[in-house]
Amino acid sequence: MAELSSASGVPVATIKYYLREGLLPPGERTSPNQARYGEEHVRRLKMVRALLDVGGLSIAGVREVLAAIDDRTSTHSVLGIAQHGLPAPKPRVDDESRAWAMSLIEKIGEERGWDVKSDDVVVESLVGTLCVYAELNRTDLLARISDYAELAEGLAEVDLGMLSALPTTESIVEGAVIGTVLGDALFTALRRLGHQNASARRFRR
Amino acid sequence: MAELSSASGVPVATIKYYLREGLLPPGERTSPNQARYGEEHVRRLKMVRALLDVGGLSIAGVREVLAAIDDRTSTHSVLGIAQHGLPAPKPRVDDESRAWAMSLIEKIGEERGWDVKSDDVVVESLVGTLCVYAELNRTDLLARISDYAELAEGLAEVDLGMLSALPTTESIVEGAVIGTVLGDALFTALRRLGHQNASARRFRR
DNA sequence: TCAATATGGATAGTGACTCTATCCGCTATG
DNA sequence: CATAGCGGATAGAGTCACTATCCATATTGA
Repeated sequence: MAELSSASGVPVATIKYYLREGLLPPGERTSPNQARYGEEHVRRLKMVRALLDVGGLSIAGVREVLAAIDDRTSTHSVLGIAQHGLPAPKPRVDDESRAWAMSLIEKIGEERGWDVKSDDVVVESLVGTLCVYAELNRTDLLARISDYAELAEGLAEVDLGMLSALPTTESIVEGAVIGTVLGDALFTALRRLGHQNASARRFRR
Repeated sequence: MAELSSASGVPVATIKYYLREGLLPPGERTSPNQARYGEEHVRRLKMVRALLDVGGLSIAGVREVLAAIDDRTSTHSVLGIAQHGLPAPKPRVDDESRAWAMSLIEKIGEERGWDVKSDDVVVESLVGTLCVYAELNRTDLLARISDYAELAEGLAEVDLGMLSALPTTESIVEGAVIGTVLGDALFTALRRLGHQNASARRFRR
């Protein structure tokens, strides 16, 4: 276990904690108080840290995501997996705002030819976010939401294209999770870089 | 204060807490133990909740962001403001990985004509994220990072375009913050919708 | 062989964070 | 003039992600 610890950079006590929490499968027993850990444990451990540190998931979230990876029954909806563990902000929303948000979302859906289900978790969080815009009286900032949707679609296409190029189901499932969680961090950072540059260009600073 | 509470939906005790933490300016005193709160307090309070709930910022982060809004000395770098409070994952990174990540970032920078400063916080977090990809041996998922960058640039242009259309400096600064924090949540949700749709289309589910 | 060290497992404790509850002296109001 | 509510201070609650200690057993080095 000390070996596993030094290979992954995670303290022994923390590894024990993850084992207790079921984030890490127990090692192969060699004797009543001895276990062997292999390469897949190191990998899993790194995965856990990535989800926690970069993805910002909670322990429970990581558990869900890993469970979803493990009992992958299908390749479809594989991109929905990572959403299980994602922190979903749920501001309370009155019916009027919700209706307004839904109509906006449906408009976007029509433009893009998307099939929007109103009971979806993603739609739910989208409604929440939109309502916060409304709450702050900054619906003016939603003026170009169509452009957002177009770019989001482009990004989704890139994501899917990359995944479908992967060889094994295993790598696809894992890639979907990593692509969702780390991909968010990655794209967000790139967006910030873009801001800096566009801002410099525009204001000729 | 009870009024402020019911207008914003935030418990009185919590408002007191925010006051203590400096997230909310004290009300205008009408007597030694009486204060009046106005519309701007309600607004500020909603802003605080938005940053906490949707943006996922910490109290300290919110304080920083609000402080940045308040002493807005310039309109330039206004989009960098919100980054102050954002949770920045900082995985430790060895020199080799860092060098690899930096070269990748610079390549992207050249393609897009971006001026990349290696000591920037954004670049820093980008390096961290890229190194996690490497750590997980999934650099294959970075195959289309150029496309990511292109889309990120497009998004940044949309953001900037929207901001520059705003009338007052005040609304621009606030819009930048909201656009960064809520905009992330918004775009992420749209990306997920795009995933669902693209996945359905592709796998004809 | 046998003492020193390490192991896995259980349990309890730590520190940070975000509230929340209670108390207090004062004051505006009916 | 009683009472209800105010702002302010302080302490407590609950969660979360670890971390430290203890223990009986097992491996290892001299």
